Amino acid sequence: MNSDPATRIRALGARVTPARLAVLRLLEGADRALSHHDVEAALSDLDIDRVTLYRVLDWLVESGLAHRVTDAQRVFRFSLAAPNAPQHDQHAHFRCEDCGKVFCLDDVQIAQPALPKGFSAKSVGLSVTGQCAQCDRHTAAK
Amino acid sequence: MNSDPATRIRALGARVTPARLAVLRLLEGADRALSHHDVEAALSDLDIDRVTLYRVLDWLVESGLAHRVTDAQRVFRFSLAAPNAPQHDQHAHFRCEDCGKVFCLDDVQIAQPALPKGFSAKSVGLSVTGQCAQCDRHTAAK
DNA sequence: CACGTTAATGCAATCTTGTTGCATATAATC
DNA sequence: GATTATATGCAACAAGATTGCATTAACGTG
Ligand SMILES: [Mn+2]
Ligand SMILES: [Mn+2]
Ligand SMILES: [Zn+2]
Ligand SMILES: [Zn+2]
Repeated sequence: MNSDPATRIRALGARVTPARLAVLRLLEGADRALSHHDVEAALSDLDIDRVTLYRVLDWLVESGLAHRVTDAQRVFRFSLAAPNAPQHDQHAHFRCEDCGKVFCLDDVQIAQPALPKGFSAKSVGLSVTGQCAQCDRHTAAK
Repeated sequence: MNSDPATRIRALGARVTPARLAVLRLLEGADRALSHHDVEAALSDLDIDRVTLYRVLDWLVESGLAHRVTDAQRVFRFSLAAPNAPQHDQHAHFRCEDCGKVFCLDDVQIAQPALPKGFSAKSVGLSVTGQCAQCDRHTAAK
């Protein structure tokens, strides 16, 4: 499990293409959730079409390799679904208000909240905003 | 505090206009968070321009009378910031996967999660998805 | 109640993010 | 290397939201 990108792609019955390999490798090396824009910029030298990137990202989510987050700016962000992580439907994210970066908080446990009568929960997500470590250092070192 | 709409608008140093009054009253009577589309539909007889509604909603958020939520469909939704509610920076929402409605869970307490070193939290939001009471009744009564 | 000032509005154009249709290219299988 | 279904590229589209600018109207003042 968690073998090299090509093997993981093939294991899903999908074709190993440069776009899929590149995106998968990029997400593997990322320390945060990347937007389509981030991916496009990072892989600009490969000249992959905008739409192809959208489709690769969608495919990653559908196949369970990645998960999608919506931030307050209505932008989708993607990050690799850690195979060891709990359910994807119990996920916490941190959004830095200074740099806009979104980080996955994989080890934060979320408590099931009490809901009004008749309501039933299927997933619970926690989204924290504030300042990330890098931006904290910048403002401190002024 | 929490006086009539016109007074509350004036208290902010803003002009009392039909659009602001209508939107504020609409949000006051709403049992859920409304999208721009919802507002436009509800106030269609007033013939308020689309852009004016956007600006009124923005103004409500900026002035602290309302708050904005982004749902998984990347649509902004707005609901009145309950004056009695705790901090605005601790807010929970429920999104029904059947009907798409978004409800504020004003009385859910959110625990501050532990963050990585260097990170500091300013707000914490909880977003729950599932089935709302109304849709639950529909499926049960089949 | 007129008047003047300035905030608010209406309208058209624009932007951003993401999606769809269809012809072409290419990964995988033989 | 030929075959075939999948993936890609390109152009067009779509929805939500924003911007620029001329016009309107809220409201303080007289
Ligand atoms: Mn995540
Ligand atoms: Mn709310
Ligand atoms: Zn930051
Ligand atoms: Zn529902």
